[in-house]
Amino acid sequence: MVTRNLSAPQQPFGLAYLIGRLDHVLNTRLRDSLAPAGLTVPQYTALWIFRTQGSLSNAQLALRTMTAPQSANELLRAMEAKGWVARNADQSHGRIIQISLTEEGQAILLECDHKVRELEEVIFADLQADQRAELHAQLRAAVGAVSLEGI
Amino acid sequence: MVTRNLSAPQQPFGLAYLIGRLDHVLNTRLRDSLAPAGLTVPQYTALWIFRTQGSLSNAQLALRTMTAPQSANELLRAMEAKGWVARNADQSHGRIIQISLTEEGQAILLECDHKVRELEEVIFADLQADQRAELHAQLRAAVGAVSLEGI
DNA sequence: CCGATGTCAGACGAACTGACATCA
DNA sequence: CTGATGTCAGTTAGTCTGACATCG
Repeated sequence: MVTRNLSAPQQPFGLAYLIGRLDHVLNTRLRDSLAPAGLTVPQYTALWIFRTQGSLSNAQLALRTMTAPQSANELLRAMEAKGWVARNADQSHGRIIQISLTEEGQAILLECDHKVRELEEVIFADLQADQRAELHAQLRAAVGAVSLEGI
Repeated sequence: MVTRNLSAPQQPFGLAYLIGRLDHVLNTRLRDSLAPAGLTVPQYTALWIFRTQGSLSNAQLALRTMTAPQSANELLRAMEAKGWVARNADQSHGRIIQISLTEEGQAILLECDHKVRELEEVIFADLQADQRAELHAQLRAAVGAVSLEGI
């Protein structure tokens, strides 16, 4: 059962360091990958959230992305100008504005998914499928430990 | 042997998304943790590198942190002013300036290690020691896949 | 002359806080 | 009145590119 060597019990130092380093590389590469399509990394992230969550208000998006509502709003202004998202007044509340992907938004998101997928293949080339699944689960657990449920 | 369920073979989508999300939370918490000590997250990272690498030139630090030499230099100016690092001319080269931790730098780094350690305990509370070691190894592999050796 | 290094200066993307109006 | 929401404005921290001098 014990397949791991015994020399790594008190060595998980620098997990935060590794996460930061990996994110930095990831962001740089993603920026280069997404630039030709005309979107930024925060924009891609927001589009990603809209696809999985459906319709959201600006305040809800800010909560999901863990940013200030003003920051989320600035992101939306640019994406609305590009025609990727549309604002529609909420029926049951006169102030809330529901935002959702347009067909153009879905199309460009699908297009970028391919590029991101390719990048992930490069970065996690050394990991087997089950290792990736495990990494995925561990990251989800870590994110869940510090933020609200439902990532 | 098969201890995992079979429903996660083609699901490792969004690894980049999770890394980005986790780094965002980590950065926010770290900033709050380190602020009382008077240093920023990039500064802590640089100090961390100097401890593991010993003495480095500004150009070498820029390579390690994967930033422009100008960015690294700006970081160093602030830390030199605080007395955490010292610049010493290289004996074998008149232009290169070797930078290393001062005793104050080592002290404040040790002090912050404790805070970072506490934060990691919160974020990775759901993971056992061997799971953390595995996560550590996987992250190292991922970083190594896209940057130079020797993290 | 050329390449690597160090450093000053300005510019930029992406986040922040403050302020204010609107709606239930 | 209070609280939540949307949005305009100014600001900040962190990084970048441009420019230039120095050293081998």
